[in-house]
Amino acid sequence: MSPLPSGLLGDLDPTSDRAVFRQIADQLREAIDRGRFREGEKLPSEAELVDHYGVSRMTVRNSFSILQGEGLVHAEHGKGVFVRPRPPVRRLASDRFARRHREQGKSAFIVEADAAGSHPKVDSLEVKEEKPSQDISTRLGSVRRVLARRRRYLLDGRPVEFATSYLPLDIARGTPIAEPNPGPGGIYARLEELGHRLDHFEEEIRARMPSPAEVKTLHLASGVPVIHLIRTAFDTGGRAVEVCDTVMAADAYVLSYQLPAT
Amino acid sequence: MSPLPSGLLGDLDPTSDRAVFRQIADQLREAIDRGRFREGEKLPSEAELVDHYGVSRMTVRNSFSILQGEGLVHAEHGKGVFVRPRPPVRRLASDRFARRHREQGKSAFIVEADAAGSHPKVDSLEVKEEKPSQDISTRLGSVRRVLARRRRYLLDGRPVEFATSYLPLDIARGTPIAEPNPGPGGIYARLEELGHRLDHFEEEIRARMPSPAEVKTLHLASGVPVIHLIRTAFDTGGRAVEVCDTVMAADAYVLSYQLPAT
DNA sequence: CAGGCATACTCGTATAGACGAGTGGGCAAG
DNA sequence: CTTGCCCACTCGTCTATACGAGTATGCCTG
Repeated sequence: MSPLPSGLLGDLDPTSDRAVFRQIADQLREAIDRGRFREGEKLPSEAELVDHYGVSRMTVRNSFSILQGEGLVHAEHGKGVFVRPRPPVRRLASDRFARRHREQGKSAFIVEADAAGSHPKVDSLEVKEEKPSQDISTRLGSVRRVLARRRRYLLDGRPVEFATSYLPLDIARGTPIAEPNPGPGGIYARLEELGHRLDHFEEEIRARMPSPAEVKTLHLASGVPVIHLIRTAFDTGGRAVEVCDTVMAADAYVLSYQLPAT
Repeated sequence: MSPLPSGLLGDLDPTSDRAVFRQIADQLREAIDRGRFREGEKLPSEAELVDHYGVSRMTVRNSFSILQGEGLVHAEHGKGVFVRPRPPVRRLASDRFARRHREQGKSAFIVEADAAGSHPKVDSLEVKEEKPSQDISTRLGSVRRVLARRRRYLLDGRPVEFATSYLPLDIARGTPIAEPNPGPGGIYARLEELGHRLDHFEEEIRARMPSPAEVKTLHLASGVPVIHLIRTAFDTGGRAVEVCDTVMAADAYVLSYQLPAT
């Protein structure tokens, strides 16, 4: 195994209070930030860093685990540790549910992704009646049973978002909303046809680390948070007619809102 | 050292493909989710888990590091590992910059926190002229120099948010905006007095893991992401008159937006 | 030439041990 | 009683070693 090119990474400072594995992580982070390692590029192997710094393997692995936690790198078994590429982000504008966008036959997700040159896909479609959680029930005005529409969105094969819509059963049962494909304009178009003219939406946004189930569903690398968005749709009568609970891979999204100054 | 109460945590499954440290993390996570360990409560010590499961200490530590990465627990040197309490969250409504909220003498942050019974504080105040980053310059319409206003917000002694406002120098220089305390209603009130009547705001929201500097500034525990919000204020002439770059501790915030359905 | 296997290199998991440093309680000296 | 020290317990850091499992490459065999 050949040694690292000199100058690529510095030396350790034995007089420093900073732990050795942190110093190594600092040097790797800086090298990445400075572009010495580019996106997708392989970092030196554990063995190479062991030789370079004269430390044990666990110390090097400790450094890598810091960078993984920061979302900077990811390890591939049998291959190496790589600088995590920044995936293309999907921009969600606050007017994406405006009535004028609701005329096409295809869903907003498909239209938008096609326009951006990506290959969109929707899978894990599930539509069923169920008992809502306390939180969902409250948001919908204490309903006992709801129609739940679950689906997962993928871009170019990568899962980016998992969403569940909840609708009061008295609104949705027996309508196209209860079908896997609700038709052109989506469920919001159907709700308006059913007499629930939409007035406004409320969106709540949180960010947190994913649960193990979310890591699995969204194929999340370590160090990638999720954005948790809960949208409630209100009709002109002030009734909450839908709650949509969405979990998004945070590295795949930028949310954009336009707000009046009045 | 007395053994753990039996039944608190299960046994390992040696036939499972799942790594031992993951099985231990799973059991601890489940115990936390089920409320067997409450918020702020101490988990069994590393030594106790070593005895209970008959594994080495590094394996137990590995389990803890998983839970730390998920933001579920945090370790305190010399004390133990504790279930991370969910701090009270601050709710940011989308109308928080509406003109009607701009009449009071105190800043929105102070007013809001007082109302919630928290003890707010603002520190690290810095106001200076500087050369903007490429991104900030673009957002402000290719200005060469800006006034930067930096401040950190704390609730009950805990830093929760770090924000920098950038304003074109030709607007802000020599005005109260360039003073540490811009006066009642904040800089938006001053901008309007200067003839820049505000028309609308654009907000961009991202979530990601914090940089080491952000960890330090916001005293973030590991496993806590940040919400990165960039707000641009436009006057009625369509000019971008301010860009505010805000980094928030994600576990301290819920953002809330109200959107028209039209 | 095509296919399969050996091999070297990669990271993943786990053990055992050592010392350091922060915390808190109890005991002993004043 | 108060002060200060010691000690037990906690997590933090680091070493050394071992084996497993995924990947890629090149050589050998058919």
